[in-house]
Amino acid sequence: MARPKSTDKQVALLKAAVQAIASDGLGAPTSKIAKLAGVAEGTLFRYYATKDELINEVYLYLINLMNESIYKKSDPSSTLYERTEAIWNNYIDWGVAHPVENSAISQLAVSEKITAESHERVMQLCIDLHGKDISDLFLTEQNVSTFYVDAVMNALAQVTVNFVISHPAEATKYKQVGFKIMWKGLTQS
Amino acid sequence: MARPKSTDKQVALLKAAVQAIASDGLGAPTSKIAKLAGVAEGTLFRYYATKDELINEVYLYLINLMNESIYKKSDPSSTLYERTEAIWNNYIDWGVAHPVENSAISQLAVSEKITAESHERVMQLCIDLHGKDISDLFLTEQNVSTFYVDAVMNALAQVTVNFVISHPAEATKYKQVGFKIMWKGLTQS
DNA sequence: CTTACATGAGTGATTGATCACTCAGTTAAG
DNA sequence: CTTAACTGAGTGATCAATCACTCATGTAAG
Repeated sequence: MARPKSTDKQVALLKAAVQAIASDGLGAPTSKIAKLAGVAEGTLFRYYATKDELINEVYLYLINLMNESIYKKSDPSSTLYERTEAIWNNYIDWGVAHPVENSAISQLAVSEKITAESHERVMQLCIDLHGKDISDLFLTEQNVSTFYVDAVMNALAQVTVNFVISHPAEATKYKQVGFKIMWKGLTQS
Repeated sequence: MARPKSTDKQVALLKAAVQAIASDGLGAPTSKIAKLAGVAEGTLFRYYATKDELINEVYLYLINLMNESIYKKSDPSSTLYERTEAIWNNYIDWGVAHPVENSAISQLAVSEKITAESHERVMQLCIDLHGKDISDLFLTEQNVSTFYVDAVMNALAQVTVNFVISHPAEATKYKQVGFKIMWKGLTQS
């Protein structure tokens, strides 16, 4: 074997792309991404054959990163309400604490460069992580799709994150209000 | 006076930009927009000094267009529940019936090319149209911002539109489910 | 009314900048 | 040594924006 590829550089490129997308949108030039990662532009294309491939990898990377922070092992004696609220709070906190990553995710999620396969993988990951709770306990008698419920939760959380970022003084209040809206909306009355 | 500018062309450019953005994203070339509008590329820049200016005008145009369809005069004897449900259904129906416009709005809403002023104008428009209902009757005792409630409603409607577009067979069901989630979430329990 | 003139809308080839991606030469890990 | 990672100047394509020019329209002098 000759020189191996470096995981450090692979990750540095992902992180750099997140920064660049947050500040310049998806039009961020590969030259800038490479510079931020501390490698030559050519190296970028050794790790990711095309810019689109890089963008899709960035999307999956960010979703995984976020899910790791959101989904922590919970006290088995806790109620569903408590467990759901903990995940909700982790979600909002993560978004507020990582505005750059949050901005990048928002833009990637609606981009036409994200392939159907990437969307599929993200959906599957979310369902794997908290689909059981959702499908077992929310609206199941109405036979509502887990995908829909998950999308609703994400949308409400996203709105709350953006609101809290622009109104930091009322962060605690809107975190609570947002959770109550979600809970009341999604559970049986 | 010389030849006056044509409102027809101005509107044709806006409509063409919507098409182009829906199919190519915000990277849609001005040459394509001009071609779709049936004018020369140079003419585009007589009506809109820069591409960014055009993009902002497209955003305001779409929001106005959508609001016109959503907000129709309602029976004064109707209840708040009935009135709100009617607006909700109009919103979902409009999004489903206008997937191109809907796609363009989704992309424009998170673009960094939309100025703070444009966002401000859109918010103000929404508040002007249905802010009274919202602030008078939802969660007012908790002193929750009308902006937040409006953002929540928009997010829920957007999720529902996208879900209905990809699951047309269950359109009626998810329209109803979506409305119930919103109503239960936002009204006093 | 007629006609010369003034104005600015309309055009599309051109320009200069930028970008994604390549490749020949260089470096370093095994 | 061998081999593949690494580099960054180079390339061709693309794009936003410009510009010199045409022509439709409105104005006013005779």
